[in-house]
Formats: sequence, C-alpha cells, structure tokens
Amino acid sequence: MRSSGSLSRDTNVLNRLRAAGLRPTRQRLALAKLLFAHGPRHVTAESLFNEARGNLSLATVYNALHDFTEKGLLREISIKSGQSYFDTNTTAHHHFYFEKTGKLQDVPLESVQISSLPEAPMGETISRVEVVIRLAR
Amino acid sequence: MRSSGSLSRDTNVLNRLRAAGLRPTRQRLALAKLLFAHGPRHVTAESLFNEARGNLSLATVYNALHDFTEKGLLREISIKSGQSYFDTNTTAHHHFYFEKTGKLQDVPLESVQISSLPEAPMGETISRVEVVIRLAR
DNA sequence: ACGAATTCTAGAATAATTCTAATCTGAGAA
DNA sequence: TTCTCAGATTAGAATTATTCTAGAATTCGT
Ligand SMILES: [Mn+2]
Ligand SMILES: [Mn+2]
Ligand SMILES: [Zn+2]
Ligand SMILES: [Zn+2]
Repeated sequence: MRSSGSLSRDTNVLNRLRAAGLRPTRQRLALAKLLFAHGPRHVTAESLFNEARGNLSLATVYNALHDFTEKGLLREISIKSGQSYFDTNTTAHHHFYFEKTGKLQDVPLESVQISSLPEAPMGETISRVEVVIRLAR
Repeated sequence: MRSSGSLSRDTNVLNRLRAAGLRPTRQRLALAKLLFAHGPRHVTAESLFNEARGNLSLATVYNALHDFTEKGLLREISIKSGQSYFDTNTTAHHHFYFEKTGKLQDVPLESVQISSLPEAPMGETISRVEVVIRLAR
C-alpha cells in the first residue's frame, strides 16, 4: 500500500493551507486540490473556475488565487494582455510561451545560463530576473 | 542651421508612416510625433491619450497603437496585469521593471549575456527571448 | 455551543480593450 | 481639380477581466 491515497492528499493540501496561515475552507480546499495535487500548473481564473464548476463563485476563485499568491503558494504571471496566469511553481524558473495556443511551459532555472546582467539603477535592488522564451505563432 | 527643426521632424514622422504602409492621417501623425519625435518611450493607451487629449478618441489611440505594432513601429509588452505597454524601441533589448512605479526602462541587448538556452520543444521555433529584471517594490 | 473574525457569494461596479455602424477623408484616377 | 471609394476615424455600446460591496455563512478558539 502506498501513502499517497486521496485521504493523505487531502491532508497534505489542508496542511499546506494551514501552514500558509489560510483557513482551510471547503472552497479553498477544492481549489488547492486542483492546483497542487498533481504536477506544476499554469491556470487562469477562468480555467480554474471551469474545473471547479458548481461548487463556488468566480469571485471566490479570484479571492483564493490572490490569497494564495500573497501567501507565496502561487505566482502571478502577465505575458498576455487581458488575462493573468497563476503558476503553482513558485521556485525560480523561466517559461516557454506558445504564442499559437497561449500556453505556458516551465523552463528549469539551470536551462538558462545568464553570464552577465546590468547593474541595477541607482538605489534599486533586483528582486527577480524573468526570462520568457516565445515560440513562434 | 540644423536639419532637425519641427518641419523636418514632421516630415520624418510622415515618411515613417508612409514607409510602413500607413496613411499619414492627422490623428496618426499627432500620435506618431508624440511617440517617435524624441527618445525611446514606453506608453500606455491611456497615457498617450492623455498627451494627445482633445484631438482624437481613445478608440483611435488603440487602433493606432495596434496598427503601428502590426507594422513593426511598436512592440507591445505585458508585464503588469490589466494594462499593456507599447514600446517605441523595436530593436531586440530587455527591460528593467520598477515594481514601485510601474515604469519600464530599456536594458541594452548586450548588457544581458545568455550563455545557454534550452532547446525549443519539438516542432517549435524560438521567436524571441525576453528578459525582465524586476526591481524590488 | 458561543461569539468574533474571517470567508463566501451574487451581483453591481469598474477598468481595459474591442466592436459597431455611421461618417469622413486621403490619395489616386479622370 | 474634382471625383471616388477603400480604408480610416469616431463615439459610444459592448465585452471581458477583475474588483468591490454588503449581507449570509463558516471557521475556530474558547
Ligand atoms: Mn487605469
Ligand atoms: Mn476570456
Ligand atoms: Zn511556471
Ligand atoms: Zn523598451
């Protein structure tokens, strides 16, 4: 018997929310399970709402996505005008962007070697370097 | 006497539109002059509309920005959710993004040395690599 | 279970952008 | 020059993404 049945998966997700200081409500648990129970994902408020359909409102999806982001469980990404993506992979990494389909795909940090960067402007501090590799339309 | 008076500046902007296959209408000339008559700029539909105020509608600003972009006179940039930037610098280059103010600043191409990149996914072609250097909030 | 704080929800509101349909105009033809 | 009309402009409506509001429901420490 394995230790990754649906009970322990639920428990993991619940603990994850607790650890982040978020109340594990029914709605948040449902969303967190969709987001975190499998591999890394890049979702849209709309796409996540569609997956969770029937059990919660769109406003709650936005609330949860922002709450999760503030607590460091998600990262918000803007590559396309008009709609934000939320990334379950919060570790430093980069992205392929498929212009044809609007999909994102992770690029491991070490796949992109940056051998020199400019100095930050006076009084500023670099908080993160993001590389987007666009794939032709 | 120099050759960069306002007459020749108007002429240059007009020729630029002609060369791009765009009719040099009054509205486009006004916008092109704001965009191209001085150094490189990063504008928003709203910010450009405010500069041109009174002489054209916001819909026209959007039309012009998209027309210019299609003809290669501008580049559209999405770094922030909710609003697009348009960049008058269409050569390959990167950006500093000031999280505090929402402003962009050009980073010359050669200031960022990328010594290795991942292969494009099967059947895909890299069309451009964009680096955004975020400056702490 | 009680109560305070937090969260959820639907719908209204807002903000950015796109669409529509009427009107206008630049620029080549005559 | 004047004529023509494809293409451009316009204001406002429409659409889309997102945020706000205010009341109802839930969570959780006690
Ligand atoms: Mn705004
Ligand atoms: Mn949509
Ligand atoms: Zn990612
Ligand atoms: Zn730029």
